[in-house]
Amino acid sequence: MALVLTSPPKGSRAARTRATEDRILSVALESFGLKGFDSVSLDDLAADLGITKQAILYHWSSKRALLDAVIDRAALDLIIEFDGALSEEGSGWSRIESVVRRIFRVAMRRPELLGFIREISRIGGDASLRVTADLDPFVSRATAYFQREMDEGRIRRCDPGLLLVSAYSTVLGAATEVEVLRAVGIEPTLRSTVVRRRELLAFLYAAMVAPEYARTQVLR
Amino acid sequence: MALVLTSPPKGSRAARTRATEDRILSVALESFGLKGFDSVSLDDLAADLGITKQAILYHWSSKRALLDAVIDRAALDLIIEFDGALSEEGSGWSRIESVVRRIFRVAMRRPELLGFIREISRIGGDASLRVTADLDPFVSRATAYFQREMDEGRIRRCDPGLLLVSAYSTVLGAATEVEVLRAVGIEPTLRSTVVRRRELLAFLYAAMVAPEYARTQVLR
DNA sequence: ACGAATGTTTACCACTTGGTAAGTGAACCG
DNA sequence: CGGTTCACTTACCAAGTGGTAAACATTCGT
Repeated sequence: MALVLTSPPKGSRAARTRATEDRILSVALESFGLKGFDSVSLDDLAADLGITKQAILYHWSSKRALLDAVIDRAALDLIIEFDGALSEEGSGWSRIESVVRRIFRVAMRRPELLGFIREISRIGGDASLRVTADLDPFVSRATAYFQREMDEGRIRRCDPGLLLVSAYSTVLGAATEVEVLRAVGIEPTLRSTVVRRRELLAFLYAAMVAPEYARTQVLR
Repeated sequence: MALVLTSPPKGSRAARTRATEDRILSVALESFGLKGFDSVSLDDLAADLGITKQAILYHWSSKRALLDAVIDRAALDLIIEFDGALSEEGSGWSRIESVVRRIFRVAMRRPELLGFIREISRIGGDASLRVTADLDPFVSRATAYFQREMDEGRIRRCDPGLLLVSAYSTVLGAATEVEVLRAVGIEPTLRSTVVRRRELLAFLYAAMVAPEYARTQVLR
């Protein structure tokens, strides 16, 4: 329950409304991602925001409608975080490496974001359909990129979709499965994260890069 | 809400009690794993079982106590499913392959089991400590096995714990992240699962097996 | 300046939640 | 056989749930 010192209203009414909705979405995304949708009541949310639950229900007609909005926001955030990496300079391994680094950065700075996607996928039903639809353009770009890299012989030829899933769940797991890491005796400190990322990159490198291309690269 | 035709009581009282508790644990594991702990009420559970919620609270003093029991049961099930694979014949890659095949089999037949472990990890706190403790002996065996394989030059040398996490989350992801698979255009049918498993094995093979050892093997 | 639209609160409601208390019928044991 | 224990039910309850209705304050358009 964060004490919110509501600074006196600033800006036009429309702007303040947008700001309020934004704040609600942020807090909701964080809570849903960390604790799960059903574990967070509208009252909890409202208390964190320093408003009443009815204020939330004014902007979205039901908790479920709020969830949809949070899904859209989460997908947007994800795309913003990752799409840049796909557009970056470099090619072949160096670009994949930069994507992995970025996912790790997100997992460290915003664990609730990746947790939320997991949570939604698990729930299934309309919610997952929505997130799937939201992320579709990004997924298309990523698979197309993999396809191109394969065509040019830089990464091992295989099904690009499955490669994406493998890489996705490997990275997401290594970045977020804190309890599993603890189980194998790895405390999730900052330093261990660096080590983990390095090991994971080696794992992915071996898994993805085509052997012929690997010989032309400087080994790390 | 499954209609349960409670067959007339059979066996000694002690046996029947054990059977009831067993049934409760099974249904609870399934529900918690598929829907999440907080999303399943004791009333839901009781309805599925065809008993009253107070019957559940007779065997465990609170919902939380029931969760602990379900955790123990899930860990036991997991160990039973996987430990056998580690004890099987064969060495090097063939043994890892058999473990992966087994995880896939479990993911297909009992998705709630893997889902439950995920759910518990996400909840954090005492619950994850418990599952961590329960699985510790198994984790030790697995890492020791990896260590041995590395020493004998059959798999790439790296941190065995991190390798276990990578392999774990890669396999678990490919096996369970149905929505993500759907997002990349892969419907989770039986046939696609076979393809997925083959591709994943290739991915893991490339990632894990030491190049020198690989040359001595028949490529698949 | 004033009524209307807008964002928020107070008050409330029906329903569900985990949990308690007391009762009931069958199985067990002397 | 007769009492006791056991597994379970019926009857509740206080707290919390998502959601509605109406009052209220502020800002907007005119």
